[in-house]
Amino acid sequence: MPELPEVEVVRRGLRRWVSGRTVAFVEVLHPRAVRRHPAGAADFAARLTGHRIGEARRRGKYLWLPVEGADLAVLAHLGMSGQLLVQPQDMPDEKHLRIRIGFTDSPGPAALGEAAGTELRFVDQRTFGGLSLHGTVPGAEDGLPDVIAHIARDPLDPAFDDAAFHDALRRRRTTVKRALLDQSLISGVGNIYADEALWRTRLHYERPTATLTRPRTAELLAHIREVMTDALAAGGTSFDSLYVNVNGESGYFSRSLDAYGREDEPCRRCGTPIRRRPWMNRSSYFCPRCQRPPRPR
DNA sequence: ATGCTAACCTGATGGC
DNA sequence: TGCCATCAGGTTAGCA
Repeated sequence: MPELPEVEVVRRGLRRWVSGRTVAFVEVLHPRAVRRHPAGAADFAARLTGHRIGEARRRGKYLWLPVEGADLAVLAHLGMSGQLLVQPQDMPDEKHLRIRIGFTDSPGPAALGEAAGTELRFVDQRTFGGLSLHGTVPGAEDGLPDVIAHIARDPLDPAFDDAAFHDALRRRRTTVKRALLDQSLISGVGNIYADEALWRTRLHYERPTATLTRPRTAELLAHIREVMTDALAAGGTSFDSLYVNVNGESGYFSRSLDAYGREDEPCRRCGTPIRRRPWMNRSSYFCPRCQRPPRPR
C-alpha cells in the first residue's frame, strides 16, 4: 500500500494486533523479501525470535516495529504490492506469502482477545517490498532505524519544517512533481497523492520548483495534508485487492480521487476532460485548464 | 553535487 | 486461444 495514508492504515492495524506480543518463530519463504537484511534470512529469524514487539511507528511510506530488549527494529516497506496481514494460523497460505511471524500467545487462551491465534504475514506479489532488522539512531525518541535516517519527515509529522521545505524547493532545479516524489525532501507522497495535491493546488506537474512563492508552497502543503487526511479517514485508496489493511479490507478513497486514474473524465471543477501524460515511466493526470503548463524555459 | 534513467518483479489487460 | 506490448500506487544504483 504504497503511499502514506495506506501505510498509516497498516500501522494502526499493527499497533492494535501485533504490538505487545512476543515472537515465537519466524519463517522466511522467499529470500528476496529480506534482501535489505544483509545478514540473511536465518539471522533475521534468529534475532527476532523471543523478543517482544513495541509500538508500531511510521515515517513516510516506511514503518517499523521496535524490538524490545535489543536496540533493533523490524523495518518494513510495502513496495508496490506488499501487504502485512494478521491472519488466523489455520488460514491457508496466500499465493505470494513471503514471511510468516508467529507469536507465543497463539494459539492460546484469549488473553489478547481477538488477536489470540493469529500470526503476522508479509505477502508481496512483486517482491519490491520487504522486511529487515536494523539498529536505531542513537537519541531518536521513536527508535528510528538508522538506514532510513535520510528519509525526510512526512507532512503529517508535527516536526515537519514547512519553511525549510520551501527553501529546499527554491534551491532545487527540478520540477514540482519530481520534488514531491523525492523522499529525501518530503516523504510519504507517491504518484496518486502528488497528482491529487497538484490538482487541488491548480499546479502543473512540470512547474519548476524555483518559481514557487512561499504562499504557493504553503497552499501545496495544505492540500497534501488535506488529501492525505481525507484518504486516511476513508481507509486509504484501493483499486483492487492488492491494497488492503491488516485484516484484508480495502479502503474506498479511490472514489474520491479528482485527477488520478480519471483520464477523459470531466474535471470536477471546470468540466474539461482530465488528461494523462506519460511521465517518468508512469503517468501524470491533470486538468489542462486548471493546471496550465509553465512557460518553456 | 545533482538530476535522471533503467532495473528490480509478477500479473492484469487489451490489441492483433 | 495465444502472443506480445503496455501498464501498475516504489526505490535505488549508477551514469551523465
